[in-house]
Amino acid sequence: MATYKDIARIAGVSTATVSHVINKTRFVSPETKAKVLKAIKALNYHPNALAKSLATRKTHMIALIIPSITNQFFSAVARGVQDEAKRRGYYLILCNTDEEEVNEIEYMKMVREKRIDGFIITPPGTKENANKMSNEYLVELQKDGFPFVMIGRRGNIPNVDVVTSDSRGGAYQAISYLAELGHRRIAFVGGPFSKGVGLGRLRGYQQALREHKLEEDPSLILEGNLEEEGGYQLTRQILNMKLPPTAIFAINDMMAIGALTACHEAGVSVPGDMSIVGYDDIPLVSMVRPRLTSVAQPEYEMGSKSAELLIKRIEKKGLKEGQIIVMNTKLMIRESTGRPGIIYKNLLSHQ
Amino acid sequence: MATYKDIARIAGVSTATVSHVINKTRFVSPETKAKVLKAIKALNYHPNALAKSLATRKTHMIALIIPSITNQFFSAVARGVQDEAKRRGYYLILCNTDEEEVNEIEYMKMVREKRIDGFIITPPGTKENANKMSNEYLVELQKDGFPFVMIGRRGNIPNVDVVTSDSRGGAYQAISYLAELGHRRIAFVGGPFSKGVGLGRLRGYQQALREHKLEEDPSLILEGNLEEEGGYQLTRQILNMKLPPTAIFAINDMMAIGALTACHEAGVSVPGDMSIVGYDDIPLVSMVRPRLTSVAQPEYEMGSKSAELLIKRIEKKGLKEGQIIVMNTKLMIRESTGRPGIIYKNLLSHQ
DNA sequence: TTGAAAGCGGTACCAG
DNA sequence: CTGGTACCGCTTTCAA
Repeated sequence: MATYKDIARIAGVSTATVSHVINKTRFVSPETKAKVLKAIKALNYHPNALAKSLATRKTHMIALIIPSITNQFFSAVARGVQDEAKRRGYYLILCNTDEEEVNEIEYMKMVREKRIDGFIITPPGTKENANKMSNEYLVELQKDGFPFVMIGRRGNIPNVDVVTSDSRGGAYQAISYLAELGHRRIAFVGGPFSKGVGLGRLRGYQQALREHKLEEDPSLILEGNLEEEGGYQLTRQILNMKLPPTAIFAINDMMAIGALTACHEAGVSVPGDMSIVGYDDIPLVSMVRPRLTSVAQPEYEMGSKSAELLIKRIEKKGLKEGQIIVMNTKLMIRESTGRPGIIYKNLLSHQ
Repeated sequence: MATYKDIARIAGVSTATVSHVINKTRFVSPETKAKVLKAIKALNYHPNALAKSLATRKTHMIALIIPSITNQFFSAVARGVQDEAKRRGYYLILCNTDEEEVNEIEYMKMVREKRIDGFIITPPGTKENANKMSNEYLVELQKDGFPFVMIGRRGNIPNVDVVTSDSRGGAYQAISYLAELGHRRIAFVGGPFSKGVGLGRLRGYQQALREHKLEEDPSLILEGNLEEEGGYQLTRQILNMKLPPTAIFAINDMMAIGALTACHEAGVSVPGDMSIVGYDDIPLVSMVRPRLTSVAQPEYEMGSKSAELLIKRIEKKGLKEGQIIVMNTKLMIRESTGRPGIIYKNLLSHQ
């Protein structure tokens, strides 16, 4: 591998000059420049970014730490981050934690040791009692002035940059829509509610019920695992109730799809007998039949926004401390929602 | 940021000693070791991997360059690579090219400049006339002895490490299965056939027809774009034929799903009127109804195998030149395939 | 058992 | 317009 020294020798100049022609950082006479370039070609020179970064204290890389690449929500975020990073001259390195907090911490350590300029993290935040350790590590990084921004939830970390979407508003929109269609009994199918996102959605649900003068029935608020399986199980439970709801609001699309499967199996037609609304609007929801109505978060924009924020912070482009950016959601109405009613008939015939 | 020098000063030792206690690379007396460790704590020291890599010429990172993270096939590969890399003490950095050849090349340059130890690349290889430039770059890297392995196709690069699956065999299995169910007319729904993977599948199709004494009808071999849309359009075409086939073999799952949609819309029941087989066995195929029969490639294993190969190459653990590893496929039989027959009746009633 | 010092491959200040 | 050279933070040989 050729180095500056080799080039300098071949071209008969100093390494300083080599550096300057490569980086165009000061004027070099056309003749010397030509000699240097010729030597570079001749030696098939390839810069060593490690050495450069060591000297400049910049890697021009940012990392995105996500729980799962398989999840289409996160991959959309990733695309947003990547595009914005590229636009601003940064490489993105993707770190997939597989929902493991240990990995999360390990990646944060790696990022710090490799002197990556900063990172974006979208914590899983769904497992009960999780993130304690990684929150602590984040706090430490923050204390040390290491740049990062969080997507989705801010944990209990004070004064941090966060990009999130209005989950309360999203749930509110969905429930209002169902209420306006005439639904009176709407189930909330979710997971552990202690955490940020889940809690926001629950609050939105409750607020919408209140504003539409609907009674909140605790037996309609269900917890399960956040995958397809959880939606499936909870929906079977729901369909066995004496007085089942006419609509299901699922806290994410995978659960909604599970709900759909359960209805299919039970011969309950959607949306004839049961309306279903999902959350996240992953591509999958338009591939199942009926296509699911779902609350869309602007994942791509959340990604690009957070990259923008991070890079501004890295480059110290005058940001006040701890920005919180809340993006709006949008209800994507498709085929899984309709007026209620038929279900009552159906139920009677079941009994 | 504290450095060895600081630690050495505080602990009253040399930087050499600091290095050796950190890396456990030579014996250090318990007392000095204790002093050093104490200083490390006191200074909240965090190693600088850049400096280390510069000195050791090792980054312990490998990269995976893929066309799309959104595609579940690639994300499965990525998981395999990641797990194996981790097992062997390497970090994985994921590079998403968004199917753009320019990005592919840019990432390869990046990988080289950052002195990443090696990379795995899964070329898109689907666009016609693509990969010329990036193939050239790969050849150059190979010439320079930069370690990499390819997944899926080897381009026209001689003597390179490749991990692939037996696409010919996979198609053969699928078509044989259909033939044994009694299908006589089976459509091949694919894309541009000039390239490795597509061609292999076509060959497998042809071989199976031959061995089952079925006539190859050129009008049943169709080309379209490789997304859902392509499968949809080609299937509409198929359903309008005077004598349509009773089964469709799609070159990938997205096309198969498009085919399914087209059948749904046309009131053609699957598998009653039409059998459909996909390829890749992405998770999505078990989420649509009917669940699709599909040829599974061992993506995860392909990922881990290629990581293993790459790392062995990096560490020069005696590998002969240019390994080619071909993994077996497996036909996953689900609900979209059945005996033919009903379609004839149906067709008659259409005419 | 430990230290001095010469790299690794660049950057950038200070001179000239 | 160009060069000399001290660093960036860590590794590693040689010597003591």
